[in-house]
Order: sequence, then C-alpha cells, then structure tokens
Amino acid sequence: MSAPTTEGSTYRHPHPAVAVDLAIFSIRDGQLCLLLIERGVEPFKGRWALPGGFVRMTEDLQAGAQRELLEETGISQAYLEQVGAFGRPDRDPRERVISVGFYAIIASDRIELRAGSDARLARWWPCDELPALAFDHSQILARAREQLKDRVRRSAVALQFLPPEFTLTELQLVHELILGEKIDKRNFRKWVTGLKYLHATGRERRGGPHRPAALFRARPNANALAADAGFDAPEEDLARTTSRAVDAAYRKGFLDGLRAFRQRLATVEDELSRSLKS
Amino acid sequence: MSAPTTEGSTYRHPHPAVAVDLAIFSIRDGQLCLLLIERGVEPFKGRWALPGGFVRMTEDLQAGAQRELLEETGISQAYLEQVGAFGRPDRDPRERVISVGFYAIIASDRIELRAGSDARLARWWPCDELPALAFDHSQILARAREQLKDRVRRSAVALQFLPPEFTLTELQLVHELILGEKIDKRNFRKWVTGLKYLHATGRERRGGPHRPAALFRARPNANALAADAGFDAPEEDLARTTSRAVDAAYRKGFLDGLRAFRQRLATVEDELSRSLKS
DNA sequence: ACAAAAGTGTTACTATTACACCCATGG
DNA sequence: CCATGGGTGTAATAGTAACACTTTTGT
Repeated sequence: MSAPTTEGSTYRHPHPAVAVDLAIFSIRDGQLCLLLIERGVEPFKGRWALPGGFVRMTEDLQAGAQRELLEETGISQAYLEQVGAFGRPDRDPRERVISVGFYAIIASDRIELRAGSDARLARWWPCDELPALAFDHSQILARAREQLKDRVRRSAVALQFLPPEFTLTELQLVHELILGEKIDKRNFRKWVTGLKYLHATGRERRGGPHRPAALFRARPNANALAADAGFDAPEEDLARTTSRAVDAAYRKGFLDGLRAFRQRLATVEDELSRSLKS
Repeated sequence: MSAPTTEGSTYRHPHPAVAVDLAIFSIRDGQLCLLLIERGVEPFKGRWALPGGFVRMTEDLQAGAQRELLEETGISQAYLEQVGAFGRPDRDPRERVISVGFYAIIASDRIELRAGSDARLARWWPCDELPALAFDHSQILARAREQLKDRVRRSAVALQFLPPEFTLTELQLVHELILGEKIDKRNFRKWVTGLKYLHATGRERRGGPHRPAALFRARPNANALAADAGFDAPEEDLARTTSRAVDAAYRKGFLDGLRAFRQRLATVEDELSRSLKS
C-alpha cells in the first residue's frame, strides 16, 4: 500500500531500486523477434539482457518504460503493456532491485534501431533462438510471451505488429508466429472480419506473380479492445505515417521474410511427416 | 531491468519506496467481502484502505504480501496472486511509493480477524457496498476483481473460498458471487465434474429440512491449475484442518448467509420482473 | 403433509473446425 | 502458360445454454 504497517509516520527505512525491463517484440524477416542488449559490465557481463533501466522519481512506470523504449530504439510510441513486478531479493547481485516488466510491440515498418547511441550492442533475436539471458529476464520474458499470446487470441493487438495498411495474410502470419501454430485461412478471415476492427481501403498491394492482395486498415478504436485498461496510464496509439520509402523497406523485410517463413514451415512439415512415416 | 541505462556502475540515485497492497477477499454471510482498514493518520485519515505495507529489503514480494496478510488476519497461508505494479508518481502525497498489488482469498471457515493487534480498525466490507478508498486503491481493487473473475472462469480457484469439504451448491454460490450472475445448476455441475478437480467423500451435510448434500473435496493437485506460474514465488497451498467447532461456525456463517443471499436474490428478481412489466 | 434444497438428462443453439477449388497477376 | 499467393463457402463437430421434475429430509 502506501501507509507503513506501523502507521504514524513515514519513517525512514531502506528503499529498493525500481527498474523497468522491456520485452520488445517485432516481426523481422518472418520471425517473431526480441530486442536484446549485450551487457558491457558485471554482473552478467557479455550476457544478453532485456533493455531496461531505473525508474525516475517523477515518472510513471509506463512512462519509464516508454522512455527506455525511446532510448533503445528511437521509437516514441508503441503498444506497451505491463506484465507484472519481479522482486526476488537476489535477482540482482549488486543491490535490491525490483523490476516491473513490460512488453512492447514494434511494427515491422519501423525499420531500424537507433544508430547505437553508445557502444552497447543491441540486436534482434528470433524468439526461438534466444541466448541465455541475464538476471531473471527469462522469467520476465516467459510471462510477457504468455500474456502476448493471450492478448492476440482475444483482441486485435496483432495489428500493432503491422503498418497502418496491411493484408489479411500478413495479419494471419502475425497470429501464427505468436501463437506458434498454423491457422486455417478461411476460418481466420471469418474471425477477423467478424470482429469489426478492419475496413478495406480499396487499395491493393501487388507483390509478386500472383493476384494482388486487398489492403486493410484498423478502425480508429480497434486498439481499445487491446488496451490495457486498469493500470495507471493506458496510453493511446497514434496513427503511424507511411512513406514510399518505408513501404518499400517494409515489403522487403516483411514479405521476403514471409516467403522465407513459408519455406521453413514447409520444410518442417516435410520432416515431420517423414519422421512420422518411419 | 537491473542494469542502469547508463551502464558502468551502480551509481547513486534516489529510490522510491516499494509497498505491497492486498485485496483480501472472502465470503461472509453470503456476500463477497473485502477486508479494509481505516486509516488513522494523514493522508487519507479516516478513509478506508487496502491492507498493505512496505517491502523489506530481504523479502520477496510474494513473501511481503504473505507477511502483511499474516499481520492483518493471523492467517499464514492463503491463495495469493499478483495483479501488477502501480506507480503513478502522485499516488502517495508523502513520497514516491510504488505499490505491487496482490489479491488473497480467505476460506469462509477461517473465522475471525486477529484480535486487533493495535487500535487500527479492520472490517469486512461487502464488495458491492464499499466506501471510497484511499490512494489509488480502487484502481488496484478493480484489477484484482477482474483478475479474480478471470481465474474463477478458467480454474478451480473458487475452491479457495471454501473449507476442505464443501457441497456443490456452495461452490456454485461462490462462482455466482464472484461472476455476479446466476448460473444454471445442472450446467454448473456438468462443468465442475467434467474438470476432474473434485471427488465425493461419501459423507454428507444435513443442514435443514431438505435432502442432505453430498460433500466433496478437492483433489490434491486441483490448485495447480489455479497457481500463478511464472512470477517469482508461486506458493503452494496447504491442506487446512477442520474441527467440529470451526465446522459449526462455518455453517452458521456460510449457510445462513447463503439463505440470506437466496432471499435477496429472489427479492431483486421480483423487483426486476415487476419493473419490466410496468 | 409441506417446505426447502439436492439431485438429475435432453434438446436447441452457437461457435469452432475441417476441408478444396478458382482467381488474378508477373514473369 | 505456369507458378504463386489471394480469395471464397459449406458441412460436421463440439461446446454452451436453456429448461422441469423427482428425491430426501426436518418440522
């Protein structure tokens, strides 16, 4: 709470440090990826860790997470959701640190990490090829991952991975990557159009030797359903802008990746069926 | 995370206080109730607040919540689940306090509050007649309430409200109170027996001028499904003991309350149907 | 005998899953 | 003309919701 157990005064006692840690997700090259930072100092020097930092005395937790996100990626607005507080007394060997975990979603058209503001190494790791993480970050990540799955199943939050205009196949791919299972195309489309989140823009994307795909856009209030009502500061989502250059880069990163993903999927399926036969 | 944004050292900076706040639920007299404490000092002197207190430097968050629970109620083991961190900078006017919310469930056979360890007033409030709360406690409570609902829908956590032996009607009542809606008796029984949480003990409870009710007991691992895997310290549930005296008191508190509840429900339904006609 | 809660199955409806072909394009 | 992904409907199944009467007891 806020009142000491022994009421009467705000007596002095030692305070722990409070940090925020971010599991920043994005889809890169057709894989669900996580942004990690290589630690340059002890403890866990050389290990990869979730980006994060201490909460300032005058900022909200959500604001702190947003600030960290900005510092790490140069992105000032993104979907952000708290996953809870982690406070094992020994989780940081230096001092008592209580960490509030968040996850963030970066749309695939937000291309690159901020040109490394300092020497720290930051890179995207595919979620299924992660290195060992520092501190208890794998716990935080596990919860973030679960919560993300849950939200994807029950809301339109997957839109946050995509640029403002997208095709239904792209949206489906996002779902498949996060849920880790293949989804039937027709059922998915029934579901997604049943929820009234989307509207066709009338425009289409031509991306190869095949029928062009209709482009959709989220309805203004689509994220209301994904929004994390209840915590201190549910932040709203601003419409992102699209430029020709971004679009091209996006297509290169996302669509080519999609192709690669399909490829991998087919390979895996083949292996599976072959191993089942033998 | 745990490393400062500007890596290199654990530099000095001001730390916020960290507290835990508990939404302690129980069913008393056929109503879902919440344990509140009347504040004896400013700020919010005279207002009711969630029990809570500062986290000690060497204790886990969950352990801190458990300690608060013990201090407030004399109960050392109860279902406890984190609902998240609340950290608006202005939520406590005295100093920066970040609070980690939990909810706890006290079984109805755990009768009374610890004889007031000091002058503080503590009492059970029916959840639908709560007073205005201090700080941002109504926010914390709202989340706790939601999370509880969610868990009840998807797990056997409702068992935590009941003594080790209980009837299906009692379990159903718990569900109805938490979800705030009437449930069909047959469908409920189908559901609850379908999940294999329960087994009939063969014993029965005779409680009035009607057919005796079969007594059930949770299977040892029933709460595994309710357990909050992922946070630092998922705590296990110990079997509670039952004595004759407790049983009698329980029946008085719970069953009489049940009757009262039914009464109220009938009244409300009557009013509703009457108002619909006119 | 009656009031009060315990107990018990079936049917309708709704939501979810499985499934296969034609279409438009670029090369 | 062919390879590639885009787009569409229907039938089976499972899950959920609605619904009413008989049983056993205490008084």
